[in-house]
Amino acid sequence: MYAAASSTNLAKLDVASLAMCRGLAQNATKRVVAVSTLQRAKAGETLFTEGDEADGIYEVVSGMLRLYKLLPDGRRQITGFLSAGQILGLAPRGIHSYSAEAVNDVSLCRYPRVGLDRLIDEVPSLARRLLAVASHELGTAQNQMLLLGRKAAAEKVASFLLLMADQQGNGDDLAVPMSRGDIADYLGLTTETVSRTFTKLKTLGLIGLPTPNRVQIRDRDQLEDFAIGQNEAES
Amino acid sequence: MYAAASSTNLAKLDVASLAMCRGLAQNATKRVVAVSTLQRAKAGETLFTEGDEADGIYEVVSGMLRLYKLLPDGRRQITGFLSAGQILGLAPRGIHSYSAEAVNDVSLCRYPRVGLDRLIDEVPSLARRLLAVASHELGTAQNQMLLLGRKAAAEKVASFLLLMADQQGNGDDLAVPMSRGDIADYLGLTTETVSRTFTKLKTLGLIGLPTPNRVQIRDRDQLEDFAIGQNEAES
DNA sequence: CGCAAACTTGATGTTGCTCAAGCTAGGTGG
DNA sequence: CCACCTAGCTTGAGCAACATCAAGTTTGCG
Repeated sequence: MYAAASSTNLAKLDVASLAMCRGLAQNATKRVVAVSTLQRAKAGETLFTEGDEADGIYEVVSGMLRLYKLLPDGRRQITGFLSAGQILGLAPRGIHSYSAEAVNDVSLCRYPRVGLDRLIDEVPSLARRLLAVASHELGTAQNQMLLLGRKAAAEKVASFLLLMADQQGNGDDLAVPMSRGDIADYLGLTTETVSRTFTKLKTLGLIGLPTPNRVQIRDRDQLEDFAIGQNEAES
Repeated sequence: MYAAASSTNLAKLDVASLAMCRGLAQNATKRVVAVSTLQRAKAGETLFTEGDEADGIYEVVSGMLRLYKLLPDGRRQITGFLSAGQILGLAPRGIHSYSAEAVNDVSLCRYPRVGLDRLIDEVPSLARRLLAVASHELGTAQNQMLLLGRKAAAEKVASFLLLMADQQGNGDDLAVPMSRGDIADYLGLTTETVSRTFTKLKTLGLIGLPTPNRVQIRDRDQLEDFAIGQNEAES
């Protein structure tokens, strides 16, 4: 059931690029890297499951993860899609409060709890860094609550596309590696509604859909208006 | 527009009870208390608004706060109701990402950023404590996303009541100081739906409503089943 | 080229929203 | 002390948005 993830050291990885170490002194970076290991997971594999013991935190190096929670009857809420540079696994009481799966092939950097705990006490800037990460995630979560609780379907999908575009930073051409069902479970919709809304945004000329897994943002301004309910013309 | 909050030192407050200092050594507690001030806000007053500079963090000492975000057209999502012992104001980039208002009369403990930043570097256990707070809030936020995205109205209301009961710890008799409109904006519903659902839960015998602002939990087990969609009998 | 999974599109259904009208309780002033 | 008045709560009727159910269609992989 779990990822038979391979684990190696980080000899080859450009440690300067690790998000975990952003803002840390070179000396601190070295110590953080020393406790870390590289890990891989194939598309669809589970990294950990809600309720598992959290024995460390992870940073996505490449690929994309989905984090989610389930209700007993199988309803799923995806709480985030994580790509390179994002950190996961900060868990209160040492128990994961969500599950993590690979959307596509993923490589990760793992920071075991034991090593990290000691480092936090010895390297205050690392504690500061982790606090910044957690605060940022908290802000993201609040935005998502606003989306889930108060936005209409079209506003949700528009917001999602802009979020993905921001995350990728590749201008207005973006990869959508996850399925329509994943997107639906992220936005509190159904597969069908997501699909219909994509079609509608395409028909309105706001986006292009060269393939189902690729989206071009054609009118970012109007899409941004759409995302916050400021679309003047209803259609 | 803002709270004309009074500010005094903490001479009279039982510092041992501050959530901020839980798990800290006596020496560390003293240093934290030294930088803190007591502050009050009357019902309805605004503590800070989304976009304001975050010049410190707060701990609720008594009363209840609501945190919320707005869309340009006025739609509101309440992201949390905070009561005694809860901490708010951890903000990335020093800007509040939500607004905070007093539901009823509130007293708070304020920890100015300047003093706190230095303490974090000098007291590793404080950094650890703040990280735990942030992680816990993150878990709460993920539960709320599951609620907002995937639960039906009755499940949302049942979850809300159990959450309030947990927060208050007063057994099965709980105060509901916020309005139906506040509850609606917390659960992604309307005032009318919240009201109807309260009535329905009362009719089913799961709760009692002696007054609109007081709820008795009459059948906690069934309410818990309801909250996660395991209510065998639909009615 | 064939097959299965994912996506799209259509028809119908249901939940919760909107609009509208009473009801209740708490606070105020006569 | 009581009547009023207002804000908040409740209840009802109709409706709209999104879900559900059901075919088709496309895509990507073997």
